[in-house]
Amino acid sequence: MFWADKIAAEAQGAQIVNDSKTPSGRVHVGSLRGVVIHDVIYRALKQAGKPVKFMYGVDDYDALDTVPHYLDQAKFSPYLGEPLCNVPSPGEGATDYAKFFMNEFLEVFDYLGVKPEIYYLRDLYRTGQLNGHIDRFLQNAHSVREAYLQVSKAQRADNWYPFQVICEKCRKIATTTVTEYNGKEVFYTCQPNAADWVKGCGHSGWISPFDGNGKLPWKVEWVAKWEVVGVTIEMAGKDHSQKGGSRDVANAICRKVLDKQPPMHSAYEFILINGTKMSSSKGVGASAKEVAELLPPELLRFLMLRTQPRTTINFSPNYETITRLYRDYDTLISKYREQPELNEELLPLLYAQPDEAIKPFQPFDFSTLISLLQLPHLDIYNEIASRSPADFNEFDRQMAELRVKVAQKWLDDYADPEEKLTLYVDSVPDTVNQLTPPQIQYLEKLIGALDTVTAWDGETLQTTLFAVSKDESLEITQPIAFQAIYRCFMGKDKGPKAGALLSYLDRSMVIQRLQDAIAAYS
RNA sequence: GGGUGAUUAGCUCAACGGUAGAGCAGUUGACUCUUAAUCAAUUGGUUCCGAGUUCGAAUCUCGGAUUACCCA
Repeated sequence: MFWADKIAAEAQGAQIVNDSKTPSGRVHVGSLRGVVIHDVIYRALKQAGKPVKFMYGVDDYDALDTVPHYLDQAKFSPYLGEPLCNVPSPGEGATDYAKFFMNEFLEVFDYLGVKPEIYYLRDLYRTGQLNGHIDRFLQNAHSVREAYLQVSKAQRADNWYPFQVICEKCRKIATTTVTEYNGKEVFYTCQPNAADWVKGCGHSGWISPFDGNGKLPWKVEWVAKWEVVGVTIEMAGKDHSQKGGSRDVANAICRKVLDKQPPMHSAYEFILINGTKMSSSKGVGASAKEVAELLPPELLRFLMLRTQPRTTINFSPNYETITRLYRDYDTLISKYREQPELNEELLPLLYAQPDEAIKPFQPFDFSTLISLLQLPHLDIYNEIASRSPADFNEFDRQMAELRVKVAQKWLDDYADPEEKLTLYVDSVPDTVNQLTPPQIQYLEKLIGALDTVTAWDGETLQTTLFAVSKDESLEITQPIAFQAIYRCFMGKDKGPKAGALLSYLDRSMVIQRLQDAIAAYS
């Protein structure tokens, strides 16, 4: 059974799927895995006919703890330690820092067809929705301390309270500690030596902990959020899911203080971006936005959901990975097109759709497009038309054209030189040394045929190549014959349509090259 | 130093106590134009290693290895 359907099958009663994110900067493609996983669980529950909601929390009361390298350090470092929603926006179109980066993230949501109900922690705090829980955790600070100690072996002082006030003087939230609570107000101190990355101002005083004056520490806040939102299912990345890790602590607090079972949980692995080919050297990176610009939404979703959450996804935007992704997708879409009935095997395809329904089409092979796009002077759309079956319809054509864009972008921004087609125009490639005696004979025959061929165009040349390979005096198979051509002109054993390739070169040059190759052999 | 997950065919992954599968790659064959693309057939696995539980283990338990991550 598909992993998400297993989760859906086990769920009893109404479900609320929740995920959250601290909008501290640009979003890496790895964060999308959690988004897609939660969305797929949500859809699987819907598919199973169970009542379900999908919520997404923005943890914008968290402190700014580092200034990302792509922002002005001098401008933003004074805000270190302040809640993200109180830091100014680094760009146009947003009221604050948290909204700015969250908006970027939401664009990706939109692109992927992920439609959770978004809520902001600042609203939960400021409207007082968390007041009850704040009081409860402050009253039960001793239990919270015990949970920290037992689960993560973190020792807290006896007068430590699970709350952080926004300092009235310096506006920082990361620097304050609470040491007393009288049921209405807390006593806090803004610690000058709070952390090595931020200093408090030293102010202290009594203040109400309610209505947005401060926040619960993250692990405690998590529990409060579950309660207020009513969360029943929430996965977490492997980093948070360790034994004694943050999720473990939150679970313990939930049981100990609230005496309730925490939501269903399981860990998911990361997405690794292989190699150093991306990012710095070529100016392309692995931000969610950049990957989204390369892959269409259904493929991006497909990439993240076809592998079980526990397995690491190794994504590299190289030829092999990307063509395999398309091929696997095409296998499913073709099956669905032949028989448009959902079965177990096709559920990943359904969940990969940014929309609710699958629109079947005849896929045009992606690796073929990559190869065609590298042939100069070729009208790609004519080529698609001539290579398509008779019942290739308008929608099929549109989908193929979208793929042309992806293939072109891949070639421009991601393809390695060895993954690209290179014509050896000025020099003879080393691969001529690998030519075999039958191939040499083939090339010798070919010189004669090319010398007399009447028209120098792709079709004629292709026919000639075939005709010569069929010469009865030669002991050669077609693939081996073509291999000889590629070895002479491309430095490879395989290549695209050889006739078209040669037609872009001068006849004299082609013949000269063949002679050179033969000469190199003898 | 302590902990958690992962490890299955060359590659990417399924199977989750009941005969280890798929796609791709590979191999073989076919094809005078689909030649990085087609069709057909086919090779390939002590399920990381070692013990244990069981009638039966890829699957459960305990060691060890490798690897990723978390904590110190």
